[in-house]
Amino acid sequence: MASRSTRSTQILEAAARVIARRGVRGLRVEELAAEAGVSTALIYYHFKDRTGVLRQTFEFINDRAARYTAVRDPEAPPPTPREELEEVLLLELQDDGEVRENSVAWGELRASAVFEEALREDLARATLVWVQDVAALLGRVQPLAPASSLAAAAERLTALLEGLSMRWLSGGIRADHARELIRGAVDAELAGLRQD
Amino acid sequence: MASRSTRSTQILEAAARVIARRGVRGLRVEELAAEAGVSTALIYYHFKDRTGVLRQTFEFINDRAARYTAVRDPEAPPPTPREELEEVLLLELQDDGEVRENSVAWGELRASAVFEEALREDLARATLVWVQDVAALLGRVQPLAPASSLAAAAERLTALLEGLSMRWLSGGIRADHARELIRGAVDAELAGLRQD
DNA sequence: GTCTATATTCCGATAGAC
DNA sequence: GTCTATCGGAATATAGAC
Repeated sequence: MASRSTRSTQILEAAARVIARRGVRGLRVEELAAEAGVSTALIYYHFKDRTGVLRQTFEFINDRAARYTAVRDPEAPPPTPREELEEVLLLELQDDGEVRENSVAWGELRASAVFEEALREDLARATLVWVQDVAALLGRVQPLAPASSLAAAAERLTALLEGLSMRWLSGGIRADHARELIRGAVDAELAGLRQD
Repeated sequence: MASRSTRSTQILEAAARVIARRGVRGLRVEELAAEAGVSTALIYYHFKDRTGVLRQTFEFINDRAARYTAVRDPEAPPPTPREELEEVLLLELQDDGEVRENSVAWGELRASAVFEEALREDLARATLVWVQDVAALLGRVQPLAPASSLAAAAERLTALLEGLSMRWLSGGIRADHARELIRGAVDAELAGLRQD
């Protein structure tokens, strides 16, 4: 079921590209219209206002990101927990267009939430789910580790990923270097869990 | 040599407060003028334009942050390298007014650099200095560790700190929890360096 | 150096035709 | 559903007096 390319989704795809280029707070409705190849009026017809565009774009991006995780070759042997863990963490540090767009949008959401209360609840919920996923994967690699240690390690790994992602997106380091650092952190955290 | 409170520095202090409240992209010259208790025209007199204000505010904040690190009771015994290391890392996660302002500004700088080439060079330089400082401290705790391992650990610790700082500032976690997680990461990294 | 206007630009949003 | 044209407000920036 490939998502039909309706006008609305065309605009949302364009919005993701513009946000990746200019940031949430740099998104101009006029530029979005140009990127999508439509008039500004049409944007206000499909979305109530600029805020509506942003809200729906984040939804759109979230859905898209959720789909990536599912992509797997059914022929290949099932991944080990350890592989799954690294996969989940390394997936976001890819120079691929859509993945990068998602990472930029996530960073923008995080940065905007510092100043906008309204964004915090959604962000907190999404973060919690993510941290719990990672904690569960860690638990499958180190089943004897106490839950509190797993939770702390998951918080650190995901926060580290966000920090490295920002450095990557802001031009401080390359994606492959960031991935290498993540792998090192996974090693270190698993070593720590082995001792608990 | 306490920095005299010139008009310019008054405005820069006000700018730091406004940025902490509204973000870089939410800073309005008019609001800044009100906060500083001057007219908008005066701001354009002292700083060429809005961008000039932002550039100088980041410089100002950097200088201010550099001063914190130096604050130490001359009576107390000198800190161990390990203590110094934790101090440097934990310093930024404080609910204190100016420290918080600095953290917010740093996060904004990082986030803005994703979209503005012009900011990247300064940011990269400041980050490099910081990472090297931390690597040097790690080296004093684990003198036998190879330089490349020290560098990687320093990159991870500082990136983790940035990630946790954003979570703290965006309301996801409390400062003391963030500090706890940092301490755990320091433990883990030092354990890793011990084996190299 | 500092202020009180005011000019200028930019951008979100709408009216109304097709 | 989509466009052209335009309005109105907000924010940056400047002119000119003191």
